[in-house]
Amino acid sequence: MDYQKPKGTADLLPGTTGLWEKVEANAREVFRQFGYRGIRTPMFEDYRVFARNVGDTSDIVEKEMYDFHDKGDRHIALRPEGTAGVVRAYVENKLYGPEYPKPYKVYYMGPMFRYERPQSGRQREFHQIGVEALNNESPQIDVEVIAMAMALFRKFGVPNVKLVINTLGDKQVRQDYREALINYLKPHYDELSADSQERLYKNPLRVLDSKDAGDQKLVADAPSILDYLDDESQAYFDQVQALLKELGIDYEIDTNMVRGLDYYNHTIFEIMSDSPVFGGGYTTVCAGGRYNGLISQLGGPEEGGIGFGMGVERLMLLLEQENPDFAPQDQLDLFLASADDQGDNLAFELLNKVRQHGIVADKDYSGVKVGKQIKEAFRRNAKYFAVFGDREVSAGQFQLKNAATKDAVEVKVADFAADPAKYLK
RNA sequence: GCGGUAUUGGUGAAGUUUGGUUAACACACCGGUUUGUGGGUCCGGCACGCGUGGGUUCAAAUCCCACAUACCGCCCCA
Repeated sequence: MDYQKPKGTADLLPGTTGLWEKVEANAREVFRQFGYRGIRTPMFEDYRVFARNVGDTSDIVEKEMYDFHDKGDRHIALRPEGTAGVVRAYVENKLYGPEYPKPYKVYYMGPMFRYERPQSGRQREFHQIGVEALNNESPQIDVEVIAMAMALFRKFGVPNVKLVINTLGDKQVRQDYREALINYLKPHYDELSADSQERLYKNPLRVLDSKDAGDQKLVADAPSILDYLDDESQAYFDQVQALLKELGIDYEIDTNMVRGLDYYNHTIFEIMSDSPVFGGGYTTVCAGGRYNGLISQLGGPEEGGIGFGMGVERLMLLLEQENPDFAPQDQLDLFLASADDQGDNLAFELLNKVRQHGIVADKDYSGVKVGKQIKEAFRRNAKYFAVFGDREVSAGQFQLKNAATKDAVEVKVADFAADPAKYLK
């Protein structure tokens, strides 16, 4: 093997791309219904777009950023997530201007990059389908975004997923809660796991979702962020919940749910699956939340936004396990075989004509024996096949055979070319 | 970034413990199975090489080292 793909990347080959394309097409359809339009931003940005806004102390920036200096000595980072770049584009193009809709709703799909150790469902180059609703602050939009994410999973035929929500409050709430948490955990410092001891001052909220059993026991009695919400944050969270109930969307509240990215506040949510493909426990397939303050941080107006990102690789794993029939089947309407050169020419011409009628058709190009060609028709999953040789050329008609029923009908070449769909039921 | 397991044809793999020269078996594929028609049967073909590079040895897929990649756990996360 002379060359192999870079660590943590994947080749998506025909056979799986059909499924990817169907997922993307379905997502676009749902997004369009909800009034979202596509946006395509660069796959790399100035390092600071992510570093400053995703959060200097987040792991994504500290160790997972796929960054480098280009030939002009610009510090470049491959985008680790979609939101920061979209918000940058939103601000740079002044899409907050009075002539644009508010909220400004966009969706994107494409590769993201994180420099980390690959595992199943976790790569260095991976794909996200995401949306952002920019320049608004309304529980209705929060719930619309959540409802849309849930609608996607329904569309994909994997409804057995769980919606988990939480609120992080505003800046002040987070600060108060952070302090309270540190004060609670400090006396137990020696009982904490080594990882959590480190987290305590850097990002105490992270202690909350530690996998260490001892940590979990301590955390169980820790103060909840819900007790530190101010009236406004509480009211907002209450409204979001009321609207979710109104739409009949089931959810759980997990007050220990946190975010690796610093820009989140108020509503955050995750859609999780406990499908066996992910091993034990729940794995997040879609994560989103509100980020008031991010737009102004990037130089735009003091307005909020909310969005989510869905991990496509994880979705694919889920889909293959939970709804394998979703994958489109490769199928031909018609496959043409030929017995000799005359017939082959006729088959080639006929192929061209039926394709113009929108028929999905192919022929043999190898010139192998007729029997082999017919086997190829089956291999290609053709609904119908036909053999062409000098007999068909001189008679001006041929046998059209149904692969499944083995029925054969004599058809005039000219009639077939005029309206092939009539014969390919 | 830390710890562990693995890597043998197109595919699934046996063989690695006990180094010894036909790398088993199966699937797929290719050719044939007598004139131009069905997924079948039967016959035949298909790794001069065991992730890459070194080393030990009379001899290495098998032992040792390094590197690469994949997977699992941690960190973290989509």
